[in-house]
Amino acid sequence: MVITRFAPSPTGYLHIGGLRTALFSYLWAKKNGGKFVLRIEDTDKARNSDEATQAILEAFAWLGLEADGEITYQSKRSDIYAKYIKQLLDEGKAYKCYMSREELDALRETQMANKERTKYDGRYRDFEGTPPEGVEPVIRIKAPISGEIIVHDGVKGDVVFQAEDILDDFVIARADGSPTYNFVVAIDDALMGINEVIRGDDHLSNTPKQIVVYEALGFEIPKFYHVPMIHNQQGKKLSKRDGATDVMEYKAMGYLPEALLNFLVRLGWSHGDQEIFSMDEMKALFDPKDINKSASIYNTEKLDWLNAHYIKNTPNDALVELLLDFDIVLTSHDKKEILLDALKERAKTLKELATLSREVITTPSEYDAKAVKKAFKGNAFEVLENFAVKLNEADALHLPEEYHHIMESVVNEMEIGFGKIGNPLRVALLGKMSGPGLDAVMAILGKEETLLRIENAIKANAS
RNA sequence: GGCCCCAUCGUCUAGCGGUUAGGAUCCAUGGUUUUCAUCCAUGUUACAGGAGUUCAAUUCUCCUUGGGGUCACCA
Repeated sequence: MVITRFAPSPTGYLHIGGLRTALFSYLWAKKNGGKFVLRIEDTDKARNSDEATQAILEAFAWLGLEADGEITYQSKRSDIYAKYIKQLLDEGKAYKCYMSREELDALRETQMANKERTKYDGRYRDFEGTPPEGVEPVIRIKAPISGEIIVHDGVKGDVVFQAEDILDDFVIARADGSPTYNFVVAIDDALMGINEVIRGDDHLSNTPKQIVVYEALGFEIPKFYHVPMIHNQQGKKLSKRDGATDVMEYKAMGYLPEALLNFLVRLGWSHGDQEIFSMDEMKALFDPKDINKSASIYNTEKLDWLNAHYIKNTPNDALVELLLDFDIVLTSHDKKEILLDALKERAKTLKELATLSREVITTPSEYDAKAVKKAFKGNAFEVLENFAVKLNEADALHLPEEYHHIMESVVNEMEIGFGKIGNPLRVALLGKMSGPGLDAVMAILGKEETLLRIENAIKANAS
């Protein structure tokens, strides 16, 4: 069974890049009928917070990504790590290093001055004497000093590292006894049965270290997929400084989960020419072998397009619910179907949809000067008044077509073009030159409100 | 700097030795529309450079250049 994982450290909100690897992991597990588990890497007490964990969970919930089973917290697994540290010590695969920080810094400086690569020199690797006083030792693992470490990567292919180039006896437990990242990651992944690791390729150079741990402990090495980074417009790794990297910000901006997910799945991954993927399609079609090798630049133009697409295809009753977050309450509006049908084609975000709705529902308090100049010329007021008279005489009106017929009769009787009534009427009703179809607008407003707005407009602009 | 990764339209990408290098987005133009938007149609724009291998390279190899990542008692 395929078991994948997402293992964030709770230092802040869920990042758009993290979400993408989480999505890939989730999809790959689901496609294989496997499991997708969540592990919180909260070993750095200083930087972690519960709020961050909650934020990640909140984002997952919004997007409909659900982790299988219990959430694992590294902070609760100290005993396990301690056990393996002891095991490695007992087996002679790890050792205590009494080098002080000052000594280590000095060593690094010399190496840098000599333009050598900075690495621990292994001075305590086979130390048998009496340890120096007053130094709490760290524990280092005995890493291979020569030979190759090959990462069989599902995205990059086989990546070969020379042990002498990149490895030294790295620290697996700090002076205070707490284990370090590369050590616990390998243990947790192994113990949790993770056999397919999909993560950012910034971890690729960590992987040899983790392989050292796997091998020292006799664990089976998982399949790795290192997915390329998402870059900002400057071509650098996307970071918090680039703005709008918090997943929940997208909710606030009025993006739909399915749009964001669809956008993200297509960043660095593709399936032929297909652009639109439902969650079910993603689950059926996703395969990490189709992940690109190169980084992609974060650019939201396509996200807007996708979001517009999904808004158009969202049922009105669902939109009514979603608009509640944007202070638009249409729940009991009798013309909400007409309203949303007319507006959802023109909104790129829910926020825009809310604004558009507000512009229709609210009686205009002012009129765009340019629109007034353009629309209220010639006999425009006469046209509007003729229209108002006919509208007033009409029986109960409901459908857009019924309003359209009245417009038509005015146009015919006065022998004018449709623009002669359309433009002034639009400005009268909406206060500006653009907007949804007038038939629909009037049907939404109803006869009384329509008449009121026409009257207001004439009063305000006929001088 | 050492090590590692990467390189097709502005952007997201298809391509897996022989294609007029395809799609999407963006942009422009036209059509539809009483307006705007939607929608439809059309158009502009790409294989980083240089050597090989081959009858044939965007595709395979090497080099150069460019970009990125990573080098902690952080994760």
